[in-house]
Order: sequence, then structure tokens, then C-alpha cells
Amino acid sequence: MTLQFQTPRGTKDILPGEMPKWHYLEHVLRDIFTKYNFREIRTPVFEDTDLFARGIGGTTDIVQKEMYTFLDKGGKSYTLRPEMTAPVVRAYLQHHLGQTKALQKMYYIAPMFRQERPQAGRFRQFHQYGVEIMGTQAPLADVEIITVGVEFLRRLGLKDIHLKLNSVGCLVCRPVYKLELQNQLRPVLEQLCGDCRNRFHTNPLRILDCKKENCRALTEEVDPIDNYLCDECKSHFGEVKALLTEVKIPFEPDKRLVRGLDYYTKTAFEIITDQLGSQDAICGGGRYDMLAKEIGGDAVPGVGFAAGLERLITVMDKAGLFPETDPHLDLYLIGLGDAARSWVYRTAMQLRRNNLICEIDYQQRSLKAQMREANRLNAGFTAIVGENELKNGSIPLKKMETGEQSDIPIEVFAGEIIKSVGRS
RNA sequence: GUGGGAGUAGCUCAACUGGCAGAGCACCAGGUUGUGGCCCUGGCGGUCGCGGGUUCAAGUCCCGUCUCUCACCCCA
Repeated sequence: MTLQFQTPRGTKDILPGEMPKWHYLEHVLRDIFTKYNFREIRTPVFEDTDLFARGIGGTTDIVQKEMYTFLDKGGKSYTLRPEMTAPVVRAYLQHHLGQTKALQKMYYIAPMFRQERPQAGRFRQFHQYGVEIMGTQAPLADVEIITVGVEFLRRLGLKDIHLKLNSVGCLVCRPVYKLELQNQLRPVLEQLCGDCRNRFHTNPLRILDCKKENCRALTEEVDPIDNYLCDECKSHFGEVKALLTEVKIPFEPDKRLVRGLDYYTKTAFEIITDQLGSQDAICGGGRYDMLAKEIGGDAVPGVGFAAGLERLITVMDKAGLFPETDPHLDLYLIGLGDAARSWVYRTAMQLRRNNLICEIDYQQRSLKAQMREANRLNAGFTAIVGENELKNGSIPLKKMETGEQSDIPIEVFAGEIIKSVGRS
């Protein structure tokens, strides 16, 4: 069958059958975020295009080629959000959240949009969860962010995850390092790949991140940024590492980790898994002390991460880490004949009001069909009601697992069921 | 945006060098006129992704296109 309408390229329906996985992850996320005292924030799915252009940075791939941008009827340019940090900072500034509380700790679980070629672990609409702490430069805030991300993955039971850590400096020291990098690479500039030759001018730090064998070799001997960090960045980075060690969160310093968004300062980190192939980053984040100012507000420091739910689900599936979900019914009520169906319907309503999960047949199907349905729905019990039962005033209740059957007087049926099958 | 692989029933897949489009599972019904799962029997279900071309004849060959998939770029 060829349907005229299908999900747009790179998008997916999340069908009822897979929803338990999403609910499970969302439940654990909210639970752990709440314990760390983060509160949820929701912002519009689209924003002023300039918010992203300026916030994320004009030279980034996200802005240059991945944004879903459209004009509204007034000719104004909007963009479906490709990430959530810029909108959160925008909301923080717009609502003067810094005035009401010194520190804002926020989390989100929300869809994002990027117009890229779909691939394993990459979609055009995907979901991210993330946290942000705004209003402090304290290294402990960085560590809290990293901790909450790692703790979540640990609680899910994930093994084989690696935390990669670096500092990308600040406005004081990064320009110095950029120049130094250019000086050191200039002699080999012609040997770098085409992308890297461009990066040499636009964003030399990204050359370190190139995955090409040749480029990596050429940059192997380059001085790491550590040697050029200003005193403040150096001590900040040192403290982050010390605190992580203190709370026993293993990390791997990675001088090549620079991240693709321009707004990062100081701490940058990624959590990767070796189960995912080339899209191995499962969580990425860092500090962004210049972002608020960049989008036109006061300078407000912040730190946060974003992580992808679809990728996480892939990893969880591979590792078999989702708990067995056992969708079931407490009771399937079978009605045969008009009078019985009416009784069954009224009884089902009464039981549902008392917190039992009940189902009935809508289509006057045969007893066999209804039994089959009860079995398929994994019903704990089935009650079979026809003319005889109404006449005799006695309802047979069948325990599906064992097949044993007992009769319950019709006038006390609901009460007995609520008592014996129901939960408090 | 660039390159490789793939699209046949709801799902997983067959169909030789072009010659009537199939199986398993699932679904529905019957065997059992009021008792699920197991078993048996039958049934429903396809514009072979879409469009064009070659041919007496195309699921099969050619071109285009869409989608999926993998990789590059980059990212969650």
C-alpha cells in the first residue's frame, strides 16, 4: 500500500507500543532532576531566527546549514529550535529570573529540529533532555551538571560510557591560543584537509577536532590549550577536575574536545558510548559565560548539557536495560446478549472508578473472540456474563493464569472484585 | 550537501539466465451452537515505493524520483 502521506524525512512516529520506554526514561529523568532541585522549563518550539544565529554562532554548522527557518505572514523570520540553551537563556533574560533568585536551575525534555541528512542516531526531529544552571561561575556548578548527567546514565544501568573533559578557555585566553595554534599550524597548513584549511581562518580550534587521520597526526604535537589558559580558567578547570575526583566520577581529559557551538567557555565535556557507531556522543555540554551578553542581555554565567533521547534508547535497547513492562488488565468483562452487555458496561465503569483497569468488547463479538482478546490483553481475570448469569444472579470469575473459575453473587460482584483484585 | 546499499502482504523475507506474485508470523472465522493460550482447517490481505523507458512479455533490465539505511561533514 502506498500512502500519500507519511512522516516527513528524518521524523518518526512514537507508537503506543514503544511509549513505555519513553515514559520510563522521562520518569527517571524527572525523579533525578527533582532530587538535584532542577525545575522544568518549557519554551516555544520556534524562536526569532537571530536568537540562534547570534547565540549559537554564525560559523557553526547548525546555523549555516541545519536550521528550519521560515517567514511568517508578516515577513518575520523564525526558526524551529535546533537546541535549547539559547531559548532558556532568552527566557531567563526576558523574565528577569536573575532578579527573583540568585541561581536558576532548570531542566527540559523537549523536541529539537535540525535539517540534516538522517543517519543512525540522527534525526530531523529528535528529543533532548538537558539541564542549565544560570547565575554562577562556581566550578561546583559545572560539576553538579556533569554529575547529574552521569548519575542518570548510571542509574539506568549503562556501562561503557566515557566522560571526556576539556577547557576551551575564555575571551581572555582563547584568542591567544587561537593565534598560537595558527602559528604552529601555518607550516603544515597545505597538508591539512580542505575543511581544516577553512577552519584555520574561521575557527582554528575545530582543527583539533578533525577526525581525519592525517589532520590528527599533524596536530598531535601541537601545544594543548592547557598551557595557554589564563589564571582564572586554569584554576577553574583545576577545581572542576578536583571536585570530580572527589565525588569519584572518572573522566578522561581530551585536549581535542572543542564542541561545535561557539558559546562555550571554560568547561566543555561529552559523554560517549562505544555502542553507537559514529554518532557516539550521548551527552554534550559545558559552560557558556558569554551567551547571555551575546544575545543582548547582561552578562550572566551559565553551564549545562543536552543529551539525546533517541540515542539513549538505542543504547538501552542494545544493552537490554529497559525493565520488562507488563501491560495488563485487571479484568476483562465479557457480555453476551443486550442485557448482559448493559450490565457489563455499567459494572466496568464502576470498577474503573475504583481504580481497576477494565476492558469490555465494543462489537458484540463471540465469546471465543472476547476470550481471545482478554488473553491477548493479558487480563488477570475474566468475567463471563450472559442471560443465564443474570437470571441465576451468579457471575463466574475466571483466573486466566490457572484457568480456575469461581462464582460470585451478582449483587456483591463489584465489591468483591474491588476487594480481591483491586489495589489500594 | 557528497558517496555506498536497500525498497515485494500489517511484520520478517522468498521468487533461476525477464514468462500466471509466494511462505512464515500476525489478523479474522470455523473445528468446540457459552470459555483464552496448544493443535487442525479455511479466509482476508499486493498498482512488487512512485514515474518513465526497453521488450511479445518487467518484481526482475535501463533512466529518473521519493523514502529508508550506512558512511562523510557535524552533532544529541
